[in-house]
Amino acid sequence: MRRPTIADIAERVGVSKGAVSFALNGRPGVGEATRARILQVAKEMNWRPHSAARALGGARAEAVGLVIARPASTLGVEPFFAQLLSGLQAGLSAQSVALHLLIVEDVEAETEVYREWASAHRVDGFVMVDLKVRDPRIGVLEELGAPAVVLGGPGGHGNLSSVWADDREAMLSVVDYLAALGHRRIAHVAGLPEFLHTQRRTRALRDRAGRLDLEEAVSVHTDFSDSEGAAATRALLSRPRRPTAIVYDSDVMALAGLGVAGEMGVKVPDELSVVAFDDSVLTRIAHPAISALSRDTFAFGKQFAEVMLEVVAEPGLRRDVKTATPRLVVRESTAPPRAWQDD
Amino acid sequence: MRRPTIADIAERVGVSKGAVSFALNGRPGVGEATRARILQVAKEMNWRPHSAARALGGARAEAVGLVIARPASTLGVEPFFAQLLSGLQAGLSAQSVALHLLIVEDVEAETEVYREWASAHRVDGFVMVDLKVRDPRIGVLEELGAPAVVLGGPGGHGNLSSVWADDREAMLSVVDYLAALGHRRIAHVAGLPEFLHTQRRTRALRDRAGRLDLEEAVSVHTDFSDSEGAAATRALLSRPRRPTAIVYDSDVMALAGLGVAGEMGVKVPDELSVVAFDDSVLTRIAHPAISALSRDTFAFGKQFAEVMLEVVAEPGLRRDVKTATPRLVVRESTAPPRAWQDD
DNA sequence: CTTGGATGCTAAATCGCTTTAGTTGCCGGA
DNA sequence: TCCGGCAACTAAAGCGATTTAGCATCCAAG
Repeated sequence: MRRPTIADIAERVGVSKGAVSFALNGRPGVGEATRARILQVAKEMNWRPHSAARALGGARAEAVGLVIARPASTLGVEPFFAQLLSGLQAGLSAQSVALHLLIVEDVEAETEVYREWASAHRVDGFVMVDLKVRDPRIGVLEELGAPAVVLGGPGGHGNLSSVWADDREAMLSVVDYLAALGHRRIAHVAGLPEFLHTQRRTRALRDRAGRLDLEEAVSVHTDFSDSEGAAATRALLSRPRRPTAIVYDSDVMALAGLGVAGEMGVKVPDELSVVAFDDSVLTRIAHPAISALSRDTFAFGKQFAEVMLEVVAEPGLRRDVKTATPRLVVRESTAPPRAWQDD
Repeated sequence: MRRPTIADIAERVGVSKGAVSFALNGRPGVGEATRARILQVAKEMNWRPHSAARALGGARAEAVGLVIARPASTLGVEPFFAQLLSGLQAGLSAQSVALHLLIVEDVEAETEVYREWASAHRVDGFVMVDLKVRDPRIGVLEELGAPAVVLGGPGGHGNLSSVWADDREAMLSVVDYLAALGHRRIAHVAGLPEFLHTQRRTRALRDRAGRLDLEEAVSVHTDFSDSEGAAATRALLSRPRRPTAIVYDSDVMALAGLGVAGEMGVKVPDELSVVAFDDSVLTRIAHPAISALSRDTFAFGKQFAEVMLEVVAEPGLRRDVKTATPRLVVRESTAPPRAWQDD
């Protein structure tokens, strides 16, 4: 037996398709008695709307799109991302909005998918992550006119809405903390230089280091992987005058760095202090536990979802939401440098 | 300027819509010259297919559905799930198939979503996780006739395809290992009793314990959360004759159990051996590192995706794929029980 | 010189639903 | 009594593609 359509219902009840459509969508145009009868028959026949047919008419897709240009494996590896995703889902599913997810090779493919999904009205809006410096996706999303919310900012997201945390402020607090402990050679194992948040953090470190007149404050770039995090750590610790503190742009890299320090016989926190951007179970159970910039990532995702839903509900709305600045949670991986100058 | 449709292209080229459709889909019915002209104009006009319109005609949705009846937070907390999801994505995105994801309250809502998505042809197939004993979703998916692949088995998945690992075999290997170390009181902090894999593991433990004539082999049930895992551990360790080894049904719970043991002054592995089902970075960096049943979850997800794509490509196909049995990786959390009988 | 079958194309139906423009019938007010 | 207006409903036109039936045209075989 074929899927019932409104035509079937109409025939059975003895009214027109239009009447059935009105009744099923709770809009005026049918009498109460007829409406009740239609609803009952629809239920009996086990009718369900055909979203494609609706979409053709321009209705909501009840889904938002998330396209990610990263190796798939990072999704499972990065607690931050996993947490974010679950928060996002939590917020969206409260309104029964699905997440349409696709992983692609690069940013070009990503924008192409934006065009496809937008023009096919497959999703009601887009979630954009990994905001880059002069990000080409911004222009595309603006041009498409589809509701979109950018993770990252402030700035760099054109006319699109965005949700962000203050990376600069967070980095400053870490540098101040380390400087107060007596550190004067601080290194920063950063992410990809094209990421806006990497740039903001790098700048913040440099600015504050200048003001505090620190001896050294380098940022080295990685691809966020644990292997590059480890390699960067190895290189930093092999320097003749090695840093006494390293700030990592993710918990995964901090953990890798901790491992390298152990291998090289560099004691944490006595000879090296370690701080991680992004907090998670990883930093908590590491040994020693890693001091980290912490925020409620799940809540962050949820908040993001709420902004997304608002923007979808009211196209043209532009929101620019600053969320709580990550707060430094001090654990066992940070301490005053052992030797005051040389090691 | 409106989105161009094939009608626009047809008009511009001076042919019929049908010809345009043929040309764009690479099927016979148009001459080479015309085809080339049409493709060129389509490109110029920046045309893209409207998936909703295609879907109305019964075409592929290029997406598979995943509906999860769990609290959203577990997605971010369980490394297994995160890894699985990323593997799944990796496999699907290789064919540009998106994942349509929704979290719901309970299994009833889940089946309702199956009905909606299936009848609206929103997705080409379903991924079903968390297989339960006498799972009501199986019947629904069979009835809907939509391609579906079940994570879990063997058995319990009706006529649907499935991908699974041998939980029984895995549990047996753990029990054998612990017994060989000299353990005679083994506890099992299990998951929800309605999960099929929980049942299989529980049975395996009981069976082998009987054959090995162990003194004790209890399974206690939890909801997989770290808090219930901790509570269960506390209860087990408070018994007058407490177990000398505990097998946890997840890495998250094992980690929680490790914490409880520490609090209670029970030394691991001297006074208590700990084994985790599911391996991840958590078990590796825990202190002591936790012996765990390990498998490549990312690869598992990828394999799952491949089966899914096969089943979608050839409806009616039924695949029942057994993947590699998780192998016990011995780390620091297991050792012979310190005192031979009492502690 | 005719016939048959490709080939290249068009016109129109179809998918399931929404929406607009009518149409009918009834009621109340002048 | 007649008209205006409203409520209830119908018919039909899209929405953007696919697909089928059919129509010329042309070429080759008989």
